Amino acid sequence: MNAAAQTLSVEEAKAILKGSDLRCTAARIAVVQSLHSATAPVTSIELAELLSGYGFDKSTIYRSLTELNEADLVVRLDLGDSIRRFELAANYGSGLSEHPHFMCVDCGEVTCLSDFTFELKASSRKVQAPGTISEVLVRGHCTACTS
Amino acid sequence: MNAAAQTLSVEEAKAILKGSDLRCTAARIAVVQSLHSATAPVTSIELAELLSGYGFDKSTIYRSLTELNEADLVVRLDLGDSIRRFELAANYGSGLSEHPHFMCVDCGEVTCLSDFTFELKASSRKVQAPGTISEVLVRGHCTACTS
DNA sequence: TTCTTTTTGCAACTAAGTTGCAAATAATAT
DNA sequence: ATATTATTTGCAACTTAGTTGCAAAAAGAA
Repeated sequence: MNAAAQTLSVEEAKAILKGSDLRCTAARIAVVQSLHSATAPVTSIELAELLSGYGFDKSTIYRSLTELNEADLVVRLDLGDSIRRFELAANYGSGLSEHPHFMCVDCGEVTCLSDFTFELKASSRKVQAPGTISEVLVRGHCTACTS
Repeated sequence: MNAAAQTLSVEEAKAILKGSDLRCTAARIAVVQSLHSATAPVTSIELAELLSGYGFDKSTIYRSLTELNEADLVVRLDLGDSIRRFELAANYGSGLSEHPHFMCVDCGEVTCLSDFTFELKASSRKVQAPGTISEVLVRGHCTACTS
């Protein structure tokens, strides 16, 4: 994750923001660009620290993340270690095609299980589903930590 | 959850603690009894507040929970809302037969999916599993909040 | 440019949990 | 039953992640 590595141009970032009727502020553009260049979910802290190096206040970054999340432009992941992570929504606002995540309890690394699907199976006919599922998190020991 | 409702006697709680070579202190006994009488995972805060009403310090409760967890007597759940939850391990230390959990993103209620199993399915033959899975959390909208 | 609304930076605050340390307690030895 | 020793506790102070109020600054519209 690097704000300087602009794999997404300012114009592209602006277009994404305008598409959800959000004002194009420097902070939001930086957040969108940073998230775009990330290969794994980014923690709020990482992002706040990175972008405070560019002059943005941490409260602004937290607020931007919340706003972008409410506009369905970014997905907020609560992976259970008390630290929130964010990633750019797959289709910038469609809210669709999100994937499960895996977190290693040993090293803390988070990976996107983009190529996996999860299936909830009832052990008996009598039990009913708890509701509609929107996010799946799997925790365990990653291959690197196991070997 | 109620420390007064002793579905588990002091002697039984002591036996559980001794089984894992833990000293039988009032705090640990109260924690074991409280968790035993709970029907859903209990947050650290709930437990700390409940038991501080009986004179225990919150740091003692947090420490007890950590110790019992390290002894595999209780399971620590990180369900993603920055609040830790605990439940008595199914077989007091066996570490086996734990179940997935469901958390409603609307009302925050947590339910144990004791009667469900989860299956991770690779969408293609090429992708490999991320590691060994020890905990599954599903987040979504519960039936009560959807209807 | 001017105006109105939204956003930002700052500093102070909150919530959840942790830590150092002296005093208290549990298990053990006498 | 008492003394001994290692563990645990209570307290207060601290840490970390995130939030909030508010005046100043910036964005978009007229």
